[in-house]
Amino acid sequence: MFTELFRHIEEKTALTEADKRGIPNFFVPKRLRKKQFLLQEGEYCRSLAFVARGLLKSYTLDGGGQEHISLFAWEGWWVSDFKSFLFDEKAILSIDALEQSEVLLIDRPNYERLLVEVPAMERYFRILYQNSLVTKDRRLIVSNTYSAREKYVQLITTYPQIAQRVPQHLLASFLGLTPETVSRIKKDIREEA
Amino acid sequence: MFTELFRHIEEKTALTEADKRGIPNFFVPKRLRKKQFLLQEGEYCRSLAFVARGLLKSYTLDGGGQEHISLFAWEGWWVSDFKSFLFDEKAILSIDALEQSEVLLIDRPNYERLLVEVPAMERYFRILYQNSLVTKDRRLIVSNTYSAREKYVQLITTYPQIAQRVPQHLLASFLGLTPETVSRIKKDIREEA
DNA sequence: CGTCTCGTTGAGAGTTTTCAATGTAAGTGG
DNA sequence: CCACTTACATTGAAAACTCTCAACGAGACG
Repeated sequence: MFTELFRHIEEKTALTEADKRGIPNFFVPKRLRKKQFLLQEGEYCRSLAFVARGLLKSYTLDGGGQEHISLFAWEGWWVSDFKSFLFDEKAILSIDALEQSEVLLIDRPNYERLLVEVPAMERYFRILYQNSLVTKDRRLIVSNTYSAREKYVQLITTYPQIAQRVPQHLLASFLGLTPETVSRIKKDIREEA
Repeated sequence: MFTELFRHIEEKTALTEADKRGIPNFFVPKRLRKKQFLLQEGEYCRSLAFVARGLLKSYTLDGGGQEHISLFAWEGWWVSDFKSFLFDEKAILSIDALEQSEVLLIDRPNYERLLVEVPAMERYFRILYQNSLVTKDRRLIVSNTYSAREKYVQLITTYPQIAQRVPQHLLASFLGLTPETVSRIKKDIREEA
């Protein structure tokens, strides 16, 4: 279970053998079946989750009960309602499993201890968040300036695997579009070729 | 010049006196006049900038030469083309001053040295980025799920000061809307009251 | 003044959504 | 294994929202 995590960390910063022995003690593994919730809107988010295997989605629900997906998290991604986790607020995000998944959970006390006791992890998270910011910045630009079609094209060229793993109407939700619009975009692209 | 920076850091983590003596050596102060560029699209972004005083905007230019503002940075904010800064790519962002401003610049070698030599700064940036992620996540949700009007209302309730400091057409650009749309939204709100 | 920047308003166009119907594939219980 | 339900994708037509283009007005600044 921790192989994936160590791999991910060591892409960013070096770990000693002592680090590797210590780190697992801060986490609790958890298996999720398809459709099982990791977090539900209104709860307090008590942990960060590292996805060791599988695929989850995090999303908000609007007035009409519609899902708006903010993130797909597969192997190597972290997922959580950060605001709820960090500031002890009620979660506005729900998170559930699209595939059978295995996650590593770390709660707030362990997270804070880990950061202090294992400096490599402070560094890891700094780099992780730093890179995430780059990605989110880009997504924000795309979201504010691209047409529906450009958004769709950008997504499938950035993550070509995603269409194989995620049904189209969930991609639509992620892009802030309706399923119908995505269907029509695909059709337009098809007919041009 | 460093008062503002220290205040900002100490909101997040403690600094020793030695830290405070050392930190300024990593930075170079710079004054910017109104409309002066800090970074122009296509250049390589060589530094992170901490805004000690003033107000800058960072933005992309689309095909038609239109600005799309991604960030307003006033006192206490960091601004940069992160992707360019971190990965030595050409910047897609331009950054210029809306008001006469004073910024503290740190280049890549100093940034990396600072993180290693002053652990409090590794921690500071981890927390800074962590909080920024919370904000960006929220902005992404707003951008994908809210109507033009809801976006505008959300912005001015989150940052009530912003309308005093930033002309309306720049708020529009920040929200991914046209100036006309924002003008009409304001009118609608006015007429309801 | 004259110019430039900024905001407002109107009319028409374009894009995306909504609503509704249909088709198809996949999973489930009998 | 079939019948049934559910989930997912496609298509059309009309509605809604936001943008574009154009004109006008007000204020700031040299």
